[in-house]
Amino acid sequence: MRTVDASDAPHADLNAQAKIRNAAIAHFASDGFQKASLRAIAATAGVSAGLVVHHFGSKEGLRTACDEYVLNVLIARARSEMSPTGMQAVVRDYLANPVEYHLELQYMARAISEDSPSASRFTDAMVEESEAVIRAGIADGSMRPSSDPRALAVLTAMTSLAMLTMPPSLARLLGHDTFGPEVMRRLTRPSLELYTHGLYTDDTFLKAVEDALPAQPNDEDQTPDQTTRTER
Amino acid sequence: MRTVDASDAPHADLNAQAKIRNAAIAHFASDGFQKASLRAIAATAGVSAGLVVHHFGSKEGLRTACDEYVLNVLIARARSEMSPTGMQAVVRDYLANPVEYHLELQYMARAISEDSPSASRFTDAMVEESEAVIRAGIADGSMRPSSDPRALAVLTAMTSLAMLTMPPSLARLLGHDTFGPEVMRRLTRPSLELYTHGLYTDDTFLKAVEDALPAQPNDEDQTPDQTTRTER
DNA sequence: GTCTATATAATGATAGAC
DNA sequence: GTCTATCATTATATAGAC
Repeated sequence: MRTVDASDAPHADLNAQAKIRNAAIAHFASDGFQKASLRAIAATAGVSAGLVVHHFGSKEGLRTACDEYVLNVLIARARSEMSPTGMQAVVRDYLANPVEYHLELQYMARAISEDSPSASRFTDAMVEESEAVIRAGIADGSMRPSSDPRALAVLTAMTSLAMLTMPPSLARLLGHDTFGPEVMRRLTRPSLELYTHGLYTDDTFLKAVEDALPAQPNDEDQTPDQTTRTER
Repeated sequence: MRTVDASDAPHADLNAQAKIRNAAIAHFASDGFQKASLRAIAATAGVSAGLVVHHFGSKEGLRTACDEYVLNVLIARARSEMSPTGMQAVVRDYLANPVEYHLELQYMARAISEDSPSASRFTDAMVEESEAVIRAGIADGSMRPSSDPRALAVLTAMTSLAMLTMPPSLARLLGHDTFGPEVMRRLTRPSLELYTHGLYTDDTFLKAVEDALPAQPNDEDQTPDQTTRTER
């Protein structure tokens, strides 16, 4: 059962180390860390199983290397063109170049749901960017004031990432066979509608929750511990 | 490394089959299907590894039994008190009884991201309910009209479920050590604010996307295949 | 650098005693 | 129904030849 033979064609003239890394990213992304075996990765890379260990020390070492690599790729792209709301950043750029992005995002989604160590650096960066964008948007009036900008940033950034954790379900629920740009496109408009108009026509639900959770002041900038907006 | 010893105390007077099932649910939920071993599950249940196989035939059989059980529990509860927007259903009820719900939702989130067969029945049910609620809300004027109610239902229902896939990240990002009611509570208000007011103050982004994706009519009830609103 | 061969451990599953 | 003992398979990782 080979599931990872698409888009690992760029086998051209890479050295073994890079071929192994790319193969590993594909396998980890589609099978998860546990299920992916060194043998299968080596086979995809066209090398022996022993060579994988020789280069990366252990399976865990290989994972670390992949984490690092994907992290750098994604952060670099995210930094270059940053549009509002993590959501937007991901979705919009994904719609522009669906193929290149797909594998890395799939990998990172898997890493996050497995709580892999360096995945947290990625979510940190995403949320940090989102928070900055949200605060800026609020300041310049393009976004509505929020009772808790930090939590809003976490909410928007993480939901968009979380969606990438369940592509097969999303595809099937929308009547497609496989997940891809089509499905993303179908979800984009409702998402944007939600973000510009909301869902409810009045604020009864919001009021109800505000009454039920009175103990939380939640004024601007009351983020508790070291919820610091660090270096940028 | 035992990570599943909390809340599997209800070992009281259950028969072995039930003890094994409960232990398996805990392990599958926190470790994933692959990583969870029959031996570890048996140990948590306080029985031998052989007995697990004797009762459930195989590890896959055990997974199926767990899927079925959790599915029934969750569907039953969701049916009883259905509030608007999958999101609301989950979040609100979760805030009411955080402990009982936690394990089952965690399990189901894992099942969905692993695309386990019976998880699709759960997502189908969730989305179906959401779509019905949304269409009803639109009809009675409590919710805004949508260009694609089905996609909106998928979006809202699945994002709320997807969030459950990454509790550790959510907790850390909000400055907590562990995920729990505190974190959920912190996310509730921004989420409700988003759902009642939206995020943007004007519709430039929405217009931009609508111009970029002109090929999609997306009028009411244009759901393509068998996107049927089945029995309820 | 890359391979083959092998050591070692853990897993899912079977067989049979009680 | 429940256990112990064991098998067969597969996994990661090592050792050493080329």
